[in-house]
Amino acid sequence: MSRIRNVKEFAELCGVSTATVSRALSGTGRVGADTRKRILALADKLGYEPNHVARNLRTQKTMTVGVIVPLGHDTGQHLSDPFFNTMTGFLADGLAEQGYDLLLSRVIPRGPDWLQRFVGSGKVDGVIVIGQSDQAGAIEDLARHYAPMVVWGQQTPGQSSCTVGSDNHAGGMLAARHLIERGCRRLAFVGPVNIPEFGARHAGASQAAIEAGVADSLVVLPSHLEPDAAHADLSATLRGLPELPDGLIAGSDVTAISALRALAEMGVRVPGEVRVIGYDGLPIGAYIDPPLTTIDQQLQSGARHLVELLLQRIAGETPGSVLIEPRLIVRGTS
Amino acid sequence: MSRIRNVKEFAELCGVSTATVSRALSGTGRVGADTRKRILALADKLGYEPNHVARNLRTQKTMTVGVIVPLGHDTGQHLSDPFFNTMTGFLADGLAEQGYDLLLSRVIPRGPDWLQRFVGSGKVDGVIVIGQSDQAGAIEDLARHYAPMVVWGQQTPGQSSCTVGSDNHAGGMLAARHLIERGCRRLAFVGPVNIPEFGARHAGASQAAIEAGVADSLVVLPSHLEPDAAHADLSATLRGLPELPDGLIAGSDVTAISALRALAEMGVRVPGEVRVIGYDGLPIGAYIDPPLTTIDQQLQSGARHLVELLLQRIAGETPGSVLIEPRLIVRGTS
DNA sequence: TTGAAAGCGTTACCAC
DNA sequence: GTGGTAACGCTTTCAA
Repeated sequence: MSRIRNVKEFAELCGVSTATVSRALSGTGRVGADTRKRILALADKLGYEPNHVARNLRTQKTMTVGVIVPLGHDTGQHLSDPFFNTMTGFLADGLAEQGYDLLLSRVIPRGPDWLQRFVGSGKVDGVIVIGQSDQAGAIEDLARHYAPMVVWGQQTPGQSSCTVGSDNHAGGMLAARHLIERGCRRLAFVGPVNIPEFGARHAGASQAAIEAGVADSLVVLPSHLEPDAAHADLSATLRGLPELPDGLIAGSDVTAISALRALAEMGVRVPGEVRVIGYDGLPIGAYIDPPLTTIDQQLQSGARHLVELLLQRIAGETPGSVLIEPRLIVRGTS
Repeated sequence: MSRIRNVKEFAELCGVSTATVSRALSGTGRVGADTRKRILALADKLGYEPNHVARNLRTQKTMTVGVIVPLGHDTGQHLSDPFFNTMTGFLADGLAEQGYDLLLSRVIPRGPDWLQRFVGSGKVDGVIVIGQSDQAGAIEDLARHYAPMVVWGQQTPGQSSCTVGSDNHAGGMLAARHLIERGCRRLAFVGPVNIPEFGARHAGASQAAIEAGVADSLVVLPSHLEPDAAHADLSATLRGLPELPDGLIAGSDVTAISALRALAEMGVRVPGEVRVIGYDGLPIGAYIDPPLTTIDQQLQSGARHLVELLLQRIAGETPGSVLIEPRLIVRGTS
């Protein structure tokens, strides 16, 4: 028995036209009750499924959402990064519930309009961008004439794009204040501050430090985002310092874990000698040793918002951005 | 300025035919050097990208691989599960390197031929199935006439499907022997043994226990795979036991972490009173408290194999299955 | 209620 | 080296 190749073959077996098959299978349009029943039964029996590529071409819809992770030139991140994984997992659950597939693309931004080209390819009905990385420009350019896109990341006044993300400035302040309350006086921020989200976190922390009178500005320990690279960065930087900070504000939970590793290898006690706070609120943080104090961005509800806003935009509405309130979770590293 | 809608419009702007544009853009076929240069420049300038849906229909290729997670009826897993996330992250990295997109589908198996229908839709060039769940039958059915599929999971003699996965029976033995060496005499296995991978792990552990003369058979503490459900299962089961086991072989790392939580809440010391070993070798395991002893399946190299075998099968070759050697990683819970 | 036929945007065959 | 055109498999308008 050879497989059915297309509607035409299948329609012949059913003894009706392709039009009738299409109407019966899609449930739209009027078809005789018994005709429909016969067609559905036969489709079930033969395992016939209409070709979605052809359907998508005809209907100009794909029921697929692109999730893209712009991997900035030197952050060194992979899709296997715990933050992306956690986020895409939540997104996949949310999209699946709404009947959408999720197309995961690791795009290496090249050329000015890589994003425009991606949506121009017609593979997806909309796009969720995870993190602006260093591509805020390309994102804004596209947002001006392409509506079905939402971005996880930093919200900026006057932006055209629709974003979801925590109030990074407030989150940064929260983190710094907490460490200062615990007695820290020599704070440092770890992360790539040239990326909008991290820049805002640093700015917030810096402001809190200045307001508290513990510093004129907040020292930055530059670091990649990829765990091993971050570990290497920090091992080198920390050893080179004349005096160790007594409080480390990590730009992300992953960075914080790398910092913890580096400190442990140096024989530095946490939180005894150095207190550490992360940012993200990844589930893993609760299980590590010692459990990670962090600023929770509420990723699961964030993912829900991303999906909801995107589907509204696909439907032609134009909802605004959502700002998530960052929350301090005090655990063992502070 | 309005966007270009199709080749025809673009070709007119270029002053050539659609055929020439197609040849120039795809790099295939002979085109005059200067003509090609002009077309490429204009495409770049206008951000024109051919519609991939139409291209896919015409070429009968999508450059997309489906990753599907059959969520068995009562395992309660989500795509946000750490095991899936870790695996899909590695797969995404591997596929991206080869120029393939990754279509993530959480399919809820319904009807006998859900898998057949998925591949019949033509959305993907091949499929990677993560875990047989309780769908080994459907998978075998499809494997008999559909080549471009590889499965992560248990390898069974005489199977038609191409699998990648650790030698679960050997891994189970490894786990049991380790706990027995550490002095455990009352062993129990935690997990859904009706799923092939877990059944094999249990069988291996059971055989080791019998050979060592510590038991006639290995007690099973049934549990879901989803962390919270597993935690609830174990809290209830362990409290109901007349005597606590002194060695717990968890079917997965996630299950092990749930067990650790349940034990901690009961005030049971690990590894003092109960020793625990996981299965998978997820990166998180190293960071939790105490660090998790586990059987490593080498997921990253597993993912590489999955991608490599699938691409070979898409290319028409028919490579066989790969069996990964499980490795004991001794850390703090045993 | 059903069928015929146009068309979605591309590629690839075949002339020129 | 370049252009015309059929075909990929489906949905949907229009007629019957």
